Amino acid sequence: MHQRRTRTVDALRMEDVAALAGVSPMTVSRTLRDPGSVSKAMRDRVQAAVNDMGYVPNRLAGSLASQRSHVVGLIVPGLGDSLYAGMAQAIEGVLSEHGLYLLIAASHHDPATEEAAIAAFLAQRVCGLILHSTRHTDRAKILVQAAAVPTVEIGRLTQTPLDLCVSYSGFAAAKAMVMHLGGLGYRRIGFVSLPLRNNERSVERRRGYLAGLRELGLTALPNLMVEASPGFAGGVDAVVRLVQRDPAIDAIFFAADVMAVGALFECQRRGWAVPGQIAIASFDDVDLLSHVVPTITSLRIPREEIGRRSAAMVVSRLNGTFSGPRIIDLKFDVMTRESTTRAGGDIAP
Amino acid sequence: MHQRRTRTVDALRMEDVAALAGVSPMTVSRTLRDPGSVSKAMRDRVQAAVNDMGYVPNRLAGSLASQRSHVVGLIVPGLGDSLYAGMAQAIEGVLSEHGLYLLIAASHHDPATEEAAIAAFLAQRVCGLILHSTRHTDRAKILVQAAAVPTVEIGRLTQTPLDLCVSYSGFAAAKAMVMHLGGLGYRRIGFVSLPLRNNERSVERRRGYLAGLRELGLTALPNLMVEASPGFAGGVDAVVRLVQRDPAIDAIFFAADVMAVGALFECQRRGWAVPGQIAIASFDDVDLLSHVVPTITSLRIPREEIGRRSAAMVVSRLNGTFSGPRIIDLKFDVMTRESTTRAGGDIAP
DNA sequence: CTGTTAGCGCGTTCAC
DNA sequence: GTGAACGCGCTAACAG
Repeated sequence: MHQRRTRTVDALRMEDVAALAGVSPMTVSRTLRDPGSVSKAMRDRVQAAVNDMGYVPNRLAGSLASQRSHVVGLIVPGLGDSLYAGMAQAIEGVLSEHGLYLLIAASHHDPATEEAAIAAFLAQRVCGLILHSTRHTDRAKILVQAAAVPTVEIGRLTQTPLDLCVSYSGFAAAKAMVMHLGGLGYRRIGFVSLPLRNNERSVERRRGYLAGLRELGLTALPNLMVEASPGFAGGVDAVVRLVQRDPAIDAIFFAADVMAVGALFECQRRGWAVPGQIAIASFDDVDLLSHVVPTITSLRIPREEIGRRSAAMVVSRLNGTFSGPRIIDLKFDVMTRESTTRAGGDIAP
Repeated sequence: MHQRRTRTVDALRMEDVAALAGVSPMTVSRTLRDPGSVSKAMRDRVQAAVNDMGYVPNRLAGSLASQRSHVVGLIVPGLGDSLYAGMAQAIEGVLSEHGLYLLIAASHHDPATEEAAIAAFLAQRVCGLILHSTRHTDRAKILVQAAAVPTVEIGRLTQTPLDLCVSYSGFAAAKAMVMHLGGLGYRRIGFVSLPLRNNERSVERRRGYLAGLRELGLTALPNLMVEASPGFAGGVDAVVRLVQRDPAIDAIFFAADVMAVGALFECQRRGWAVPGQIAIASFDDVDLLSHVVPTITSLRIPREEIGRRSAAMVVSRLNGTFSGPRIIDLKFDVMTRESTTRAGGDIAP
C-alpha cells in the first residue's frame, strides 16, 4: 500500500488561513482576488488572518488552476544597450500598473537563442510576449502561434507580424534624415551602418539612406558607405575611414547614436571642424546628443512610447478590450541641432 | 450531481505525448528532465513525439509538483539607468547558462514599492532574489526570511545583509578618489552628491568624501558641497552653483558619471578650462568617460562582476554547492585620466 | 454571499 | 528501466 505522503514543506496554504479565520478556503481565495465579492465581515476576518500569519498565496497553483498567468515575457537583444533598457523600463511600468510581471531574456540578435527563450517562456505559461526581433525561426513562429498568446513585435515595422506590431519605419526615418541633410545643402553624404548580419533594422536603415539619395538625385558612392561595430569605437573608426576614402565628404549620417558621439570626439581630437568641415547626424535620440558640444542632429525615435503601447496592447488583449489596428506605425522626428548647421547661414533654398 | 468538467483548453499535456509515443506519461516526464535515466529506444520515441506535436511542457505544473521553480527575481531602482541595466544584463547571462529565468521589477528607490515587488515575486515562488537596495520595510524583511530563498543584496556593502551581499565599499571608493585628488595637489575639492533621501549609497559616498578631506587635513566647506538631480542637467546646474559660490574651487568630484559629463560640457560652453581651471572626477566608470575630450578621471566600479557574482551565489545555493563568505567586498580602481592632469606636469610630490 | 467537489498538469514515491 | 497512484495549492463550476 501507498503511504499517504505528508507535507514536509512549511509554507502556509489557504487552508491554514481559512482555519484561523474560521471560513472555507474558497472564501479566502475570493477575498484575496476579488474583495468585493465577499461580505465585509468575512473580508475583515480573512484579511486579519492573512496579515497575522504573513500568508503569501501561491500563484503557481493559482495560475495552474485558473489557466491564467500574470507574467509577460520580453525578449530583447540585450539589456546593456540603453535603447532596449529604456523600452524595458517603459514596459515594466505599464505592466506593474496592471498587476503583471516581466520576465526578461536576451537574444543577442540570434534567432536560435530567441527560439529557446520563447520556448522557455511559453513553458512558464506567460500570458503575453513582447519580442524585439521580427526575425524568427520557423519553430519559434509555430510555437508562438500555437500558444495563442498576445504577442507584440517592436523592433521594426513589419507588415506580417506574428500577431501585433508597434514600431516606426526605420526606412522612412533614415530617408527623412538624408532628405533633411540634402535640404541643408550637403551633397557628399556618408552613411555608417551597424552590422547588417542578422539585423533587419540595419538593412532597413541603409535602404532608407539609399532611397533618400535617389530622391535627392545623388549617386550612392560605395566609398561613402561603411559598416562599423556598435559603440564609441565603431564611430571613431568609421569617421576616420570615410574621410580617408573621400576627403571631400561633407556630412555623415550614423545609424546609431553612440557611434555618432564617438565620431564627434574623434573629430575634436583631430581638429576636424563639426560642423564646417563635416556635419554629423545620428539615429535614435539619446539624451547625450543634446548635451555634447556641439549638439548632434538626430532622429527622435518613440522608444518609450513603443514600450508603453506594446505593453498596453498586451493588457487590453488580456482584458478583452482590445480594438484597433494590429500594426501601429509611430512617428519619429528629425531634431535639428548644431552639428549640421551650415557655415554661412541656415537652410539652403 | 456535478457534471465532470471537460477540458476546453487545447494545450497539449504529457498524456497526449505519451499516447502518441506509446509510453506512460512518467516516461515522457523523465525523458524531458533527465534523458539519461531512460533507455535510448524510449528516449528517441518520446523525443520524436514531442517534436511532432510541438509539445511545450507546463512548468507551472512542474514547479508546483516539485516545489521548485526556475525563476529568479531582480529588483532594481529602474532599468533606465545604464548602471542597473548593466547589472541586469550580467545577471541574466549567468542565470540563462543555468536554465534559470529572470523576473524584473523597478523599486524607484521606494521601500514600499520594493516590498510589493518582493511579495509578488514570492507569490510567484521565485527560487532566488537579488535586491539592489539594502533598505527594506520590516514586512519585506520578514517575508524574505520566512521564504528562506537565497537572497543577495548588491547595491551597497552592508554588514547586516538579509542573507548574502556582493558589492563594493562606496565609502572607501569616494575616500580613495578624494585622496587621489589631494595627492595631485588639489586643495579646494568640491563634491556633488545625488539626492540623499532614501539612498544610503549617496550618503555613504558623501561620508567617504568627508573622510578623505579629513585624512588630507582639509576642512569640509559647506560651500563646496551641493546636492543635484541625476542626469546631465544636474551636473550642469551643480558646476555652475559651485563656481559661483567659490570661484577658487580647483576640483569637483561628482558622485555619478552622467553628472560629471554634463558639467564638462557646460565648462566647455562657458570656456572654463578642464583641467586647468577646474579638475573633474567622477564615480562609476561608464564608457563615455574614456571617450569625451578630455577623458574624465573616475572610479571603475565592478558592476558586471557584481551581477555575475550575485547570480552565481544564487545558483550555487540552489545547487547546494555554496561555500565561502556571505559578504563579498569587490575592489574598485581609480582611473586617472586627462580631466585631473595638473597644468605644469604630473603628480605632486 | 458561502461552501463543496473536482480537477489544473505535472513530479514524487513506491512497486514491479 | 518503467508504470500507477497520489497530491502540490489553488480556482472553476455548481449547489445552496
